[in-house]
Amino acid sequence: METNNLHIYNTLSRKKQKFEPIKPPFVGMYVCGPTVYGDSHLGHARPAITFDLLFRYLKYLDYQVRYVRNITDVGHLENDADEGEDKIAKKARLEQLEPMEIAQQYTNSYHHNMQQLNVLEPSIEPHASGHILEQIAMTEKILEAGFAYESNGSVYFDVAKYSKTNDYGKLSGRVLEDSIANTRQLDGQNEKHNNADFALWKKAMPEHIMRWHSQWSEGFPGWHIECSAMSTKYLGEEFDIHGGGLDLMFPHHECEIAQTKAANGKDSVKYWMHNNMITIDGQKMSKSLSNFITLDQMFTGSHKLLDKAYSPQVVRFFILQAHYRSPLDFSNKALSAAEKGLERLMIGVKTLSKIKPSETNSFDIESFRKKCFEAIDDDLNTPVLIAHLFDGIRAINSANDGKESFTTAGISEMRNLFDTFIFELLGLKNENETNSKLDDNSENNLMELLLNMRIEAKQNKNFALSDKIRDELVKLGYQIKDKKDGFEWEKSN
RNA sequence: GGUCACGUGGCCGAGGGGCUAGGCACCGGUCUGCAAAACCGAUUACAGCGGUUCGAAUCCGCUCGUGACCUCCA
Repeated sequence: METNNLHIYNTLSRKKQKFEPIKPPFVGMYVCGPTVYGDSHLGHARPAITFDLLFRYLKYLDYQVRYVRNITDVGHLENDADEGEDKIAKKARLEQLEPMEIAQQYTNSYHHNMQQLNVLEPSIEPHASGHILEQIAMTEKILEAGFAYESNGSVYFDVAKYSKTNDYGKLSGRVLEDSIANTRQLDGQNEKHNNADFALWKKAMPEHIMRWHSQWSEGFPGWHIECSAMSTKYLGEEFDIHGGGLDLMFPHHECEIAQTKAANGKDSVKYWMHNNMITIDGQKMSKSLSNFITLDQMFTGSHKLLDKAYSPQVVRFFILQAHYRSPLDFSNKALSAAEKGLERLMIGVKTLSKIKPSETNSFDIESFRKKCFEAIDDDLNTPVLIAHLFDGIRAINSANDGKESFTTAGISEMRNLFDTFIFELLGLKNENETNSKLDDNSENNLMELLLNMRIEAKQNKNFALSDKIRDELVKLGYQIKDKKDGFEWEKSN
């Protein structure tokens, strides 16, 4: 086992801090999952992959990790004229389907997309709709503690009162007075004591389909309480890591902090982590701007901004080539650069098994190993990690050309490091290999046959024929590499 | 308007006071019948203007530009 030297950037302190679990060897981790009222898009892929990487690394470090990622299927407020209406309910009426049917449909497609991206399943994936009781119970606790009030069947969190004894805004760096001055007119604003107050329980309007019974009204839980209720239920009153997109920092996470503290009497989260956004032409990709590319569109190329399809692994690699706290701008150029880079990486890994062992190692494997761990330990710096991996690939390619050398032990060490970093931690997989498994043998035999014929043609100086065989195979998606003592071929996408 | 980020070579992206990633593209070379692949090499940077410093892409200030949050969002 590797000694834990992981440092992560904590939004609370605005600093990188050494990661030390509250109760080792256990680690509790909560990440805000998707709202399932639409297809998952590129933006959903980023937190999923970022925290998948963290999950994988923590497990690699031998922690017993419980990773909770919720499904929001209760819906949030609209921002258009349909004020107060539940988003899922709205779509349901339009399509004449049950709200839960829609939630289920999009949950399924989210799961499918995550699987394609090789994102591991979380330990627990709680649904907000399945935890209404817990949310009501937490709201009661907050009422009892005196940090909330009932108003016309709804319950609101009393931000002003809370902030007298607590630091409301400590996560986002926001000043309460500004929030009060700048809050938009939301439905039910006149029921609030204060503009900055937010709902814990909302009385349902007549058009509302999704509703549950409570002592206050027929209604639905407020838009932040689910995460507080479910994280407390599954990870306890104190846990290690809470993650999510940067756009959730305020108000969502700020409200979560306030609610949980009001209910439980203490701060619950030790490390807050936020991934940055994916932009498209420099602008945030989001539902409300309608400039998002769904993952299905990505994988099939069916979007007007896409020159071609990009495979799930290319998307994963593209995301990992930027640091999770930096914005990442989408473009075809960047995607196809990632595609080629990934191919180079994967072919390099294969080349490792072709190297002829030498007496000595000309490449400093130990320092390579160290640099890789330093990169991932430094707040999951995957771009630097990947840069180091490419240095390793270059050494391997050079060795294959006879310009570097590896011993038998050195080769297996390199293989271990690649297995660990590329496949186990970065979670990449070689798509070409898995695709061709089915017809592996016959395909192999055919290729051998054709390429041997090509060698014969070359020996007979029949270059017209040999070039024809090569060119036709290239058209069919194979890459032919001539070697001194024969040939190699790859299936390209 | 308020708050907070950011501006790096043709493109993407790290780094973060002197050592100056990596990928993709382009150019030259080796190899090849020719290619491809691989390897070697070259070129192109830190928005602008000031300041601090022996030294600034890196710190500070200002200007310009871009973005995020303040309202559902990953």
